Amino acid sequence: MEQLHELAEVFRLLGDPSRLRVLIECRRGPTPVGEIAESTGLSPSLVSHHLRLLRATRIVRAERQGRHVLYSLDDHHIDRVLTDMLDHIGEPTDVVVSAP
Amino acid sequence: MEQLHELAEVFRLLGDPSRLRVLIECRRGPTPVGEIAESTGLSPSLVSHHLRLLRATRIVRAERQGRHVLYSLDDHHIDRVLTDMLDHIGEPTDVVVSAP
DNA sequence: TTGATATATGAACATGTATTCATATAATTG
DNA sequence: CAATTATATGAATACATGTTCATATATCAA
Repeated sequence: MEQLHELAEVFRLLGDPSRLRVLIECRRGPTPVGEIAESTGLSPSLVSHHLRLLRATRIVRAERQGRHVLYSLDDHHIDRVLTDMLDHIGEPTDVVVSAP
Repeated sequence: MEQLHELAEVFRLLGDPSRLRVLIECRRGPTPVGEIAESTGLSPSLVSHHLRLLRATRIVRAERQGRHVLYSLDDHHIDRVLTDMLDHIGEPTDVVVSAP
């Protein structure tokens, strides 16, 4: 996949509230699917579907531990992207006098 | 809008190849719609539609200059998010032996 | 093995959205 | 003013995608 489309694909996956909730849970460290489902209020099935997509794009990684499969953020870039974007959103709106 | 949904909305807008092309052009500095359309190969109409969305979420900003309207990235966070995500994609895949 | 728990997957549906086309607004020039 | 250039907008459509439900696989315990 070309870089542009890969980039779009990753951002697209971040662009869904449910998936973001899942991701934010993964941020705490390796977390089993069931726990993610509970704390987000999403069905285990849906969480699993989302994790599959997130994993396919290497946004999260998985490790099995007994019956559980633990998911966590793939690397620090993902964490930084989330942080930066939250900062951006948190910024006060820059008011432009007489915008076009 | 709650923070989570706002975050999702911004990422969703970044998750389209055409819009990313538009954004990458904006990265070079204030650029008129027509020029973005030319260098991306997208129709001026489509570029305008995309810019409207990007502007509504404060991903880009606009300034009129005569007949032209120049668009540029809203702030450095956006630029950093793009850079970080490109870094993430560029990373070699971390091979896990016996993944679940 | 059987039963129970945890996760994954496929199909189906309902909703969302990128794109095009036609048309409208804005600003400049003659 | 009219004509031209630049951008914006609304409607229509073709396609993508999030969610649910039913079912499958996997791991462990008894």
